[in-house]
Amino acid sequence: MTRREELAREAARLFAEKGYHGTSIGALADAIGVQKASLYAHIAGKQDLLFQTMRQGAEAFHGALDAIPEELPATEKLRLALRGHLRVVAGQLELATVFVQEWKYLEPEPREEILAERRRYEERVRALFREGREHGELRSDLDEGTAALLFLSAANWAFTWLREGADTDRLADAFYALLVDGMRGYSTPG
Amino acid sequence: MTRREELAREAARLFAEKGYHGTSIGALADAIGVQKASLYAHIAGKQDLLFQTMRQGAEAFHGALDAIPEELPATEKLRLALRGHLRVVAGQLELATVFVQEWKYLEPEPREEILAERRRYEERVRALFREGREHGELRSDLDEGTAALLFLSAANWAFTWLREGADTDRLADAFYALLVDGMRGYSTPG
DNA sequence: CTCCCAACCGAACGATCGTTAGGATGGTCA
DNA sequence: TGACCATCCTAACGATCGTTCGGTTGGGAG
Repeated sequence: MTRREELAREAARLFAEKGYHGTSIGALADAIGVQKASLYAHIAGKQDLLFQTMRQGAEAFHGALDAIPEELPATEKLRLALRGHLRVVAGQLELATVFVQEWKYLEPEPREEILAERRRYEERVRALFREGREHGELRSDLDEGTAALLFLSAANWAFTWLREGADTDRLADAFYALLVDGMRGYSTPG
Repeated sequence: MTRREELAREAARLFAEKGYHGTSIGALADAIGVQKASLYAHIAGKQDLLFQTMRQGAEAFHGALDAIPEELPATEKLRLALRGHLRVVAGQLELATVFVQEWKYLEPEPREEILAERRRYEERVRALFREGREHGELRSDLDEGTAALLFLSAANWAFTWLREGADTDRLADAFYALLVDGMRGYSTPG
């Protein structure tokens, strides 16, 4: 692991634990055993460090969606999307935590870039629900906005309770089953 | 509105917008048109100000659950719980935002108190799902932990998208319907 | 051997932080 | 009238912040 990678990892860890404003450059330097002035050989500044972290996060989540085969049924793609999302959260918990929580501390310009990636991600999920409805896999009166919001709520809240080592695929499938089949007693006879 | 209330309101607004560490006592003083030293006639310190805000939040959410009639069916109580939660979020958005996001910046002792209130809230929701399953309103194989987690994900994530003036009752009912009936095409004959 | 350059250092910069001290003001109530 | 008390003030405190500066070090390339 290069110094730069160690720096990025430690920054994500501290940002996740203490928040952006609660993390000082000095504390970050201490964490990797270096004087704080030395960090500026690797980074442009504290803001840029946050921005780079956010970019990593955006890439991780979009990458998970990219890995889903296009030819599958929409509902199956949704199940895999949930699996992929939770896998990113569990596998890169600190990165995911920063991505979800700290974007608001970006300066206006980089914030707009990151928010655009977030919106694109949400739209990709919404498109899957639309596809599922149009192909008859999901109920015809389904509002894809509400459905996507529920899906994304579960996904985006995961960083608060998911822990490394959990069986994320099983958890994702359990969530998926609740979403599509519901909780009502008579909704599934078996 | 007394000075103290104005202070509490403005503190919640700033904590929600800039975060606890991103909000300075000076900025808070500016917001209410006073020198920062003057604030110490009303508060014990910045930490205590955050703590008081969190207490308000906890009270608001528990109060919403308290208002639900005990004798209703569990599923109906769940529907009203979601309504109540979203109503608090929409009606006191800044308070809800701080409650959900800033608890980690509390000192260990007050944090434990607030976290206990959070856990109690989650347990109250979980109990409703358990009751619904045991009374046969919800499927017998329902895992109340997973169900409550999904419910609370939707509830706790609402502060990111809910805005004042929205028809929160309708939104809550839409969420509730998705949760209990599911999204699958054949799950409700129509 | 020399040059270069990434990496790191100690020291200092101006700014801002939360908080305290000590005093002024003005209304309330005995 | 006079004591009090909540409210606000100016000024200052020590601490910490992100960042810059100039200089040192050490290994790889010519």
